[in-house]
Amino acid sequence: MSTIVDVAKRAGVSKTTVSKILSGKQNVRPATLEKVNRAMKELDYIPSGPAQGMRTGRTRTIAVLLPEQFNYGYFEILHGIEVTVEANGYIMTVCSTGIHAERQMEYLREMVRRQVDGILFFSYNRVDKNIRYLMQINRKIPVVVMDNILADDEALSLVRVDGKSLTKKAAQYLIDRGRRRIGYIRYQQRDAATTERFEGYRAALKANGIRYDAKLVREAEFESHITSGFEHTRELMRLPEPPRAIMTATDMLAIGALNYLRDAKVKIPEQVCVMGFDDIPLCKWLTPKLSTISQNQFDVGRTAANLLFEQIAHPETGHRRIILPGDLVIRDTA
Amino acid sequence: MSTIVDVAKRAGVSKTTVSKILSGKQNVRPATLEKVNRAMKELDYIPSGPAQGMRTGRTRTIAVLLPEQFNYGYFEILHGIEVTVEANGYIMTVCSTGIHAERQMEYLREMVRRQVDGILFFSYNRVDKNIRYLMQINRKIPVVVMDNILADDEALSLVRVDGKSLTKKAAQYLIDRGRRRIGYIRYQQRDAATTERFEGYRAALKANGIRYDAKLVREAEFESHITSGFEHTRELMRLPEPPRAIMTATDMLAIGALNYLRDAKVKIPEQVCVMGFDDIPLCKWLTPKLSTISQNQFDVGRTAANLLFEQIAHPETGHRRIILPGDLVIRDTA
DNA sequence: TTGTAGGCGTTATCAT
DNA sequence: ATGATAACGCCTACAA
Repeated sequence: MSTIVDVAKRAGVSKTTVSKILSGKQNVRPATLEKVNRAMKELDYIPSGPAQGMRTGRTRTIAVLLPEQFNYGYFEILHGIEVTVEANGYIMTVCSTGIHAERQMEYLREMVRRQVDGILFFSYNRVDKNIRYLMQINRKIPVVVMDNILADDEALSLVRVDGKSLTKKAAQYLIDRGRRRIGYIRYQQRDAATTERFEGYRAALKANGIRYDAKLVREAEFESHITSGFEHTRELMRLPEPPRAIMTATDMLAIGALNYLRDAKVKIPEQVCVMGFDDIPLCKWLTPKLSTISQNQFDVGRTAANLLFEQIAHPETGHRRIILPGDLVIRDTA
Repeated sequence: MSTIVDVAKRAGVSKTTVSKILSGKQNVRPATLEKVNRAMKELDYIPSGPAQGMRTGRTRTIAVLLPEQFNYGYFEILHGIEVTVEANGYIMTVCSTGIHAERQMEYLREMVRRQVDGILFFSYNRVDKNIRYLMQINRKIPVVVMDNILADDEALSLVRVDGKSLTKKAAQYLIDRGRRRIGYIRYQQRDAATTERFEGYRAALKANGIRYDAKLVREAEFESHITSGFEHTRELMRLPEPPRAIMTATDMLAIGALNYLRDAKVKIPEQVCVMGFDDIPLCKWLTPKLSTISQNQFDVGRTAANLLFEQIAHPETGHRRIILPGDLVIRDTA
């Protein structure tokens, strides 16, 4: 590999001049520019990223930390992020921290080591220690948290949807249509975002004077969304008095529910309504088409990434919180 | 941020000693080790990745280049890659080159600039110039190509499935069940992998003495897989003599086909069989469950990543080609 | 407009 | 077992 010195020699100038041209030519004679460009081309010169990074402190890289390994639930978010990252001429690293606090911390440190210019932190669970570490990092490297719950005095940028009021709205919709016995499938892991959704469910019951029945609430595992949704729906339907509607914390769980109900020849929505959450693009291609709560994940990703780049460009402006709107999308299952 | 010098000062040793400890302690007195470790902890010292990268030439990063933006079709592959990357203590950058030759080239150069330790190149289309550039890069940085066609003398590692013979096998299956009029939905873009699949379709027809009918072949767009599958199925079914089976180049197209047939109240598989390609995890959760050609994408990703790490560890061993097995998965649509 | 010189934080060579 | 010193490739005052 040739270096900036090789180029300089070949062009018959100093490395300073070459460097200037590299970082947006200013005050360079056209003739010099031409000479240097030719030399670069001839040597097929490519600057060294690490060397530039070391010198400038910037790497034109952002880190995206995901709560679990790639699955259908993330693609829209990633897509939104990717589009924005590319538009800004950046590159992104993607990795899954899992839900273990220790691993999250490790990856965070790794990203500091790599001197990424910004971090998009996406996690289901809220670990106080890690939030504190994020705040510490944030003094040097902009951080945007996605889909999590932060206290008002935690000075971090945040993008999320209002899962509670959206879920409440959806439950109200079902209740208005006469379904007072509503099952709910959430996750074992008491993560911030889906716990909030669950609270919306409870709030709706309360507002309508419906007694909360713990038997109607099931807890699925993260590792096998669809299968888990399938199995917990089976348990719900085997209840002496099965629910007339099933709400789930995510669309993935609802896909499992739909599959069980189909196999069990349950009529949807006549016998049982199903209501997902997320509105992943697949919903409208399922049979029957899934009614769900839309949170426009593409927008979540894009908004978070935009916010991050804003902070990279203007670190002096403080953190911001953005609550994205969402809506009910009624299709064939409710 | 504290540097290695700060640590050395605080521990009362030279930076050489600290550096030694950083890179796997060898010949260090326990007392010294202890002192240095304490100093590191107290200063919350994190080494500078760019500085290490500049010095060593290695970045513990691999680049994954994807042919298009994130969608359902990739997540299994990415998952397979991710698991392997993590097991090797690496980080990966992910980006979508699109199908434009120029952009592929740009990203490739960007990865050279960043001095990644390896490149996983995934692309539908075969651009001779870019393949040549990959071979040039490969002299310095290991490259593994995924799902593409390479000439025998192109010295690059490759992982793919045998799309031609698998598709031929699937078509034979349909023909054996009396379906001689078979539609095929491929892509406009004449990319290597799906063109090969199409050839399998033609080979099966030929082997069975069935005349090739161009009207039964449709060309979809990359940008809207499902929608495209929907629309082209409609066109096929509007033919004076519609097909009795529809094969598609990918499962995503088949999902669209399924949706059109459902809306049009066509009985599957009695009236029309549908056969996808890929076996994305979703297939078994669709209604009806999609019959398809399995290529175990998780394995493709994992195998490619493993091969890459092998080459990173032993650059002297030459390139390798791995053709992964696949199989017919008969479910409800054929 | 261009060149000189120093330093970014680390590893590696060679002494001690 | 530890330390002094010289790179690595680039950017950036400052000087010319």
